[in-house]
Amino acid sequence: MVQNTRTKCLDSAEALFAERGFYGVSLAAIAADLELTKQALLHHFGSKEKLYGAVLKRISDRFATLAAAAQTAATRPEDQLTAYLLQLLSAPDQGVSQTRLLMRELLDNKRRADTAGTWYLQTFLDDLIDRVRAVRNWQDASAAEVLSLVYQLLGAINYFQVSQPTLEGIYGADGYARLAEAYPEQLARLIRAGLTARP
Amino acid sequence: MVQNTRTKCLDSAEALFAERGFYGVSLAAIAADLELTKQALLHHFGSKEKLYGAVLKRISDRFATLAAAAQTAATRPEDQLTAYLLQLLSAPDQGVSQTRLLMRELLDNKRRADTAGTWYLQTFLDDLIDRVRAVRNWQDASAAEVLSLVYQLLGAINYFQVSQPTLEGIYGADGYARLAEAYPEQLARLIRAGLTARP
DNA sequence: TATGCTGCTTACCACTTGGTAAGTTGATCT
DNA sequence: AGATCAACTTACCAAGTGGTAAGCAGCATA
Repeated sequence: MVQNTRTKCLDSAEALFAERGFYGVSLAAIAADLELTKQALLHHFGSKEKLYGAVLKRISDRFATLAAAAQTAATRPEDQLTAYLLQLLSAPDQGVSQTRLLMRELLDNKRRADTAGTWYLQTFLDDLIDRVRAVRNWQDASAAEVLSLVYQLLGAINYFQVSQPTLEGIYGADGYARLAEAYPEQLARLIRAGLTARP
Repeated sequence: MVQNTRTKCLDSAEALFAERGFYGVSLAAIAADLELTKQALLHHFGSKEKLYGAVLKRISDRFATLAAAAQTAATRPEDQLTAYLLQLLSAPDQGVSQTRLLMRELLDNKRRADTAGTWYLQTFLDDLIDRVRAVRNWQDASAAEVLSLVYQLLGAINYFQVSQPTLEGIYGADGYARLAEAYPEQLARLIRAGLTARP
């Protein structure tokens, strides 16, 4: 298969899985989006599970390169961390839809625990832990304490990203726009406050 | 229908929807869990959507009573808020499974935006906003700033709750246990830090 | 010209899905 | 004793599910 076609398949699948979830999307629906037959998809990926796995794999790779690239920003480790997290929030690439898919995976992988869970999160978390540890007064905090902080900040980012439609529903499009504008600054404040409060 | 049977139906449905999502659970699966036929479920609730709606409604009510009951705790507003959020984290009732379901709803309600979104979150958020506003140096913060903080804290709580299986997969059962033990204290620190950092 | 490969398609298949229609059973009311 | 009603059940159904089998067009190699 030409790489281009494969990429198109993954794009469609990623978008649809993110929006409707694994069980909410049929192979036929993805194929229709691609203007192909579902058997073409099966021909390329073997099964629905494997297609989903390929989507997840690609996201995982994306995270890896993102983490590798994000070392050059600022000098002070706390500024580096803040910049990195804000970049995660403002989502340069597929961003939101990617976050939605990963949140779904987080909810579903109880059953598919064998494959996915560790995949992207493990290395990603480890990297973030290192960045927190690089901050002076966190150097000798316990593993659980550091991970707690990391997880709190990730939660603050991902939960907000994932809530966009709901928040727009509640506060209206412009209400959400104001919130989205205020959020990064507020997040930076929380990061600073969280890092300063020594464990 | 005896109230008891209805409750049992809602219990089963809630647990299964939380674990596998709306599209991941069939009426037959819920019925099997209840040792009934799926037609019994349809008889009681009319359709799968309505059953799901009833589950959501019950959760919404649960939140309402929880919020109403949580005024008596401490004297200082920041302590009240902290106690309330920690209670949310440690989840006395169905807790985690409930959070999972709501997280799923957050992801799905783009399409069912008409009904759900506003339901539980609207009043719940409004209540939390009031509690933050009760803290001295947040009284004249903008709506977006207050909501940002509220959402960050909710994210820190819910994202962690939802991640339990994944975290256990990565760090092992006892690794997760240590984390879960450290988390509330660390969350309290973050709340204090977040509230102290004035906008 | 034959061979084999990639990238599809049409034709099926067994199974599951949510939902309808028409009972059946047992308790309560009159 | 008869009627009514809620709480179910069995019997279906059309539509969709993921997946298999087989074939076909086009292109490259031998």
